[in-house]
Amino acid sequence: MPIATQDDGRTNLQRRLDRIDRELLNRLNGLSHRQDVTAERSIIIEGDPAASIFRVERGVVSVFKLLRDGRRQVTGFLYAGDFLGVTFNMDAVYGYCADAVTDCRLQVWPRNAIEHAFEESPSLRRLFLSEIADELTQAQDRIVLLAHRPIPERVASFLLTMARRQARATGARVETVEIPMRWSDIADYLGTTAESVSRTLSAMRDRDLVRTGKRGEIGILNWAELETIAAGKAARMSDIYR
Amino acid sequence: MPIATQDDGRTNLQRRLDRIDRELLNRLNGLSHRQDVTAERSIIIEGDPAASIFRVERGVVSVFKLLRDGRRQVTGFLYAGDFLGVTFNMDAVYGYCADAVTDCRLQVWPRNAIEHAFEESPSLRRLFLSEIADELTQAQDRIVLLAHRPIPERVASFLLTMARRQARATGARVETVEIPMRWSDIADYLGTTAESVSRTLSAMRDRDLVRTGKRGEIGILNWAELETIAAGKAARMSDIYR
DNA sequence: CGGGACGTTGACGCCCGTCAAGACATGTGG
DNA sequence: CCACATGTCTTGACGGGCGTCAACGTCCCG
Repeated sequence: MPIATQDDGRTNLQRRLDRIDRELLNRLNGLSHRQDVTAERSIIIEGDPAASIFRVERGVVSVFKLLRDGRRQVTGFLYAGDFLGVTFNMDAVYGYCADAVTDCRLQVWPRNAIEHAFEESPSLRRLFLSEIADELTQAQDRIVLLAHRPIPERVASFLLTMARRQARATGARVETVEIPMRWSDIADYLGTTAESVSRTLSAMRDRDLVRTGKRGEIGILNWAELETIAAGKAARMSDIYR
Repeated sequence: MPIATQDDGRTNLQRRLDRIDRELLNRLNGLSHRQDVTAERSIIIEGDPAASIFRVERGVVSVFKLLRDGRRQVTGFLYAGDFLGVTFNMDAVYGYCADAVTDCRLQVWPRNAIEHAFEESPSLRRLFLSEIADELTQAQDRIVLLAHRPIPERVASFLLTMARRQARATGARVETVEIPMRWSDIADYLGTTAESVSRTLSAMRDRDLVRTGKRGEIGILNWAELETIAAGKAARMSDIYR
């Protein structure tokens, strides 16, 4: 019985679009323009009219919701090829914020151009229906992760996710993962604090699971043990924090 | 800036379908049959082929995912009028389990009948696209609730949700809310334990916020204070647990 | 009446959020 | 090139919220 679907941080929607409808996108390329955003700048603000649809060409983007108490819940990190700002709400406003984590180059379409493509392509619509439902399933899996899983499990799972994504992007095995975002971004993604992220990584370093080199990258030393932790099979938390 | 959308436990999808496309459903009624399920029995098992689509006519249904460690994450409770088993995944398997909380009567369609209706009704498809996207937003709001909110806030918000739903169903004000599910069901819904639910309700009773009468119903005594707690404005948790 | 399921209450402990101070890196102006 | 400011990461100390275990009370149904 399959319980948790794989969460590699990219939605199936994004992947399928990237792969299947490339020729459609090529037709749409003429309608798009480029936009460069420097690190830390805002790309999308929740509640603003959803005038544009973006596609990351270069850099990393964080997507998040602002909470009442001023904290954030990061819902995902976007990389090259990922779409941003795709919303089907009737009121046509963005349902989340997005910031540039690093310097970014974005491909930008006017929203109505994309909507027009929906009208003329029934198969595209069907695809979206199916894939958004899939996204819903993944969101529910995230609920499980954040509601029930201890911090070390979340961090391990995050590291492996980043490593796997990078392995797929480069096509080679990775033993050093690029982590461009701040600890506080990761914490907001994992539903914890920057201190807890730091502590967990320190404990993993002390146990020779990872190696912390220069800022922005982390070496994976013990892949198997990290997967054990991510699967929630670590005997006790004290095994990690010692 | 609006942060959290209202979560009344029913999805917009379910509500809109119930309201707008009633005549379409009437056309489909001929293709449906009835099914009675006694309390505690399983209706849907995650991973099974999604052969049917259900609509609750009578009773209460809990929808949940099974976790690796044997616990459950309840994703929602369904009441009369709510749909169940609507999935758009290509592989056409259910992505969750569903049990009858009380004795239920269900309306059942073969899945392909519904799919055929999608083919002939573009507006229906568009509606689904929009509303599923809305569901996705709500799922993200639930992530925020479960990842960051203390237990009393979750319980208060659950009580008010139930009360409001019942008020809407009966059309009258409610001061006694029907709670047919077990504490452990509520706990699995709120991402906590049955003991914590019990403790929180006891504390609320001691502070004259609620009144616990006979099994299966709870009286709302101090609506305003409960809303304060649900909004996370209670000064301290010790104010609730004393 | 007895057994089983559910709810209540108490005791205990630990994970982790919070506060605070220090280490380290980066940038800026002199 | 150094002094200083600023932002981020690290590490420690502390305590509270809540999960866990256990015992008891209550209700229901055979």
